[in-house]
Amino acid sequence: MTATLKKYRQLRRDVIKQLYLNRLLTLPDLSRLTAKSLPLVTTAVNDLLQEGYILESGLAPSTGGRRASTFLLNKDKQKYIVAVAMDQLVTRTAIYDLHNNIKVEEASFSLPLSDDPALVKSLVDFLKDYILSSGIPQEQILGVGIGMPGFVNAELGLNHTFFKLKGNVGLRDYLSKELSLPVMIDNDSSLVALAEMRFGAGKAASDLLVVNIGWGIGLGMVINGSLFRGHSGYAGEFSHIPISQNNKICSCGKRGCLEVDTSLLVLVDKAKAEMAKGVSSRLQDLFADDRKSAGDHFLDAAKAGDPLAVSILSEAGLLIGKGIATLIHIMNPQVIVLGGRGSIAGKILMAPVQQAINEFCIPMLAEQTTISVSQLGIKSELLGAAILVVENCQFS
Amino acid sequence: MTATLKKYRQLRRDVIKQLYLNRLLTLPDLSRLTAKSLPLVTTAVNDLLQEGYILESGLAPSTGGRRASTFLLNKDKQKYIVAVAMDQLVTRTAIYDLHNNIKVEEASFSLPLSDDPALVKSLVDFLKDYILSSGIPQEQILGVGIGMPGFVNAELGLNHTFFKLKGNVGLRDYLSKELSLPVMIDNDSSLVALAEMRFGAGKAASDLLVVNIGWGIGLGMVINGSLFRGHSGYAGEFSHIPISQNNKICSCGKRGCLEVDTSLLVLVDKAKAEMAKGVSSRLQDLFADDRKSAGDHFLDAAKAGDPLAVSILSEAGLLIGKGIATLIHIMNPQVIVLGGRGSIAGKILMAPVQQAINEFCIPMLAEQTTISVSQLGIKSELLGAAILVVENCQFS
DNA sequence: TCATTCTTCGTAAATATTTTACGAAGCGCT
DNA sequence: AGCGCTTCGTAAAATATTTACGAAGAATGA
Repeated sequence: MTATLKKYRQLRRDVIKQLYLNRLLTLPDLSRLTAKSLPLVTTAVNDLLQEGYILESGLAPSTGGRRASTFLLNKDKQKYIVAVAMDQLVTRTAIYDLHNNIKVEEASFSLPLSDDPALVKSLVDFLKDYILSSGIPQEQILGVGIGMPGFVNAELGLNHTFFKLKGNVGLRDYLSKELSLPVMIDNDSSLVALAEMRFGAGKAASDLLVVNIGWGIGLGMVINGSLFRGHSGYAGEFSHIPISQNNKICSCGKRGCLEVDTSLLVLVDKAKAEMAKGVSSRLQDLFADDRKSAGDHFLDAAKAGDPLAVSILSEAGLLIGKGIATLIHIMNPQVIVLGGRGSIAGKILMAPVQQAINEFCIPMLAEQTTISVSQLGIKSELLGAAILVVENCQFS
Repeated sequence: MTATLKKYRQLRRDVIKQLYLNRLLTLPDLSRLTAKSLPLVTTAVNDLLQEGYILESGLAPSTGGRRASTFLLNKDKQKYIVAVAMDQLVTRTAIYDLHNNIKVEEASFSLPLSDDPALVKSLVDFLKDYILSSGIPQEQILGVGIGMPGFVNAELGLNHTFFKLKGNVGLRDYLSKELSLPVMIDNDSSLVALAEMRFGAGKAASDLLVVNIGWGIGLGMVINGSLFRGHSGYAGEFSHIPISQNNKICSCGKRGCLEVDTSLLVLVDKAKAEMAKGVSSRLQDLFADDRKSAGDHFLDAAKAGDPLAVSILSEAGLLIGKGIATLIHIMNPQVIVLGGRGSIAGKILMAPVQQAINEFCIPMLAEQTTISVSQLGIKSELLGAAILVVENCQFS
């Protein structure tokens, strides 16, 4: 009785999850997607209909026989998700509904990550305030999803790099208690990959790698249709693979890391050094405007075709491409997406990446992998955080 | 009825497979391992008992309550597997029983891989002869498992590098027809990983990488407890990741491949060059003996502590270690095994590999991964070929 | 235009599987 | 030895899947 109920609740959650991911589905669709029999799914759908979670929405277009009824989530049964995306400097938030629309506009908050124990307090205060001022009642919030840099163990809800807490308390559980809401945390790049897998370039792919170009170069991996996080949750440390010829010491303490030549901070420094040598660029003016970070200005300039930014970015692209060639040899992925913040300048990056692949990849392998630029762009991390909640929350 | 029978046959196969892998199991064990209910497994086991496929073997040691009956495969119901392991030069075969004992001694056969269309014919003739002269009746042979270099698509039974056939015939299907036996083919490194996963160093691990040190450096990957072959079956092309500083052109046509500095052939050449310069080594004598390949002589000498071989191997080990550091950053595996032919000299390799990891890995990541030398050694490829058959064959 | 044939949907009945309940078997402690 | 506790494995009950089939509709062709 109890085990059965548990299974049935799981099925209901799966149905809602699939409707969240696919918007409009028929009973046979749901049966296939949840791997449950049609009669069982039918019962679950009928229950959900009666409770008002979902709505019937006419008949599906014919596929050659009797037309199937379609179902979608009921907008009136309002449920929302708090999505949080953190980077080294800034934390962004948004509140989504179950149709992936933004319910409460994005807010951002300067929160430079460090070892400071007071950091957690600032985060909690900001989130409390953000949720409160949204005016959405607690019971309509499904949960809070957070993407963050560092070594994150999503399963245990720990971040081994930032937000270390005293005692044996994990970050997730602490936040959950403080906010009185379910909280899920994950690595930023994993969430970018999750978003690309569900709603982006990797929608059709079961093996997908997302290169998350931000302050560092992250990597989110989808293997066999699910996120791969490695044995202890630290897979995808692409930034620090030994590949650069540069002798500079990386922030991680090693030499030769990919990051040393490709981090946005380094690219900005390179641009500044060139300008100091007298090279002229629109970056000179842009960097003066501190409403946006220098890195974002750099990406904007590259996108707009500024020769200095383009040339520096292209050089980095070659090395990123060499790293991607390594990935292709090891993983033989179906799709690689250039995603995250840097996808703004994705078109500029594509050329050198492709060039590096031509130079360093066995053609037979290279032609098995499609490389594309993310359409989701910088939204992907927030979206991924929202998906994380929907896929793991309990609903009713 | 038909779908039910299919499921039931699958369960019987799973039971046999688990008994093959674990030798002695109880009903609750089997229920857990096959993810089927105890009553169902009990019925299947009773049927298999009655048909003589398995035997009851007393009670299991107590775990605090009533002792469970144990079951094992019946040796008298004789079934055998033909295992074939190919490398660039030599093809080895052995016949195993379901207890992993070698029933028919290993045979080897010089078959240098090339584009020659006559190659398939030679292979077929050799296998036919080997099977015939073993004296084992056709119906007692479960199938033929073959591990081979090249771009192998195990699912479709194709090798895109060697043994290309005219028309639309795949290698596996062709061999199967010629030998009148089920045939399964896979990449050599995948099978080495399969063997390590089932009976070797990775028995307890669900995320396992096996670096197959042979004429090139292969990589077999186990992710979430099953072999990962990539989108088109070509994952693990570790040999050709761009990592070497060496400017020599690789056999694949690119520069910078790991293989350029680490292939056994290259190491042998380096040793010869050193000796030509007057360095003395026992290799001088060994290379003259052509009963074994120069590569094997080289590994033997290294194992025996020959300074020239050790120094050349150590140098290669550093680069392999750098490659392994890359793998650790990307995959965060639980276990990495140094396996295949080169594991004979595994102890010699461990030191430089560990050194490279210290130099190129973030400590936090490095400490999550255990690196060990294969105990199975060169047997692993044949064993893997046998496992491939047992795990995929139809039995009765 | 309309009947015929085909395909797919979704429910009802039949079949299979899992869950739960329970007696049997056995350890370990007093 | 007796009692409490745990695990095994079967029988009965509950649940899920498969199969069968009528209904709904599309495609075809007279």
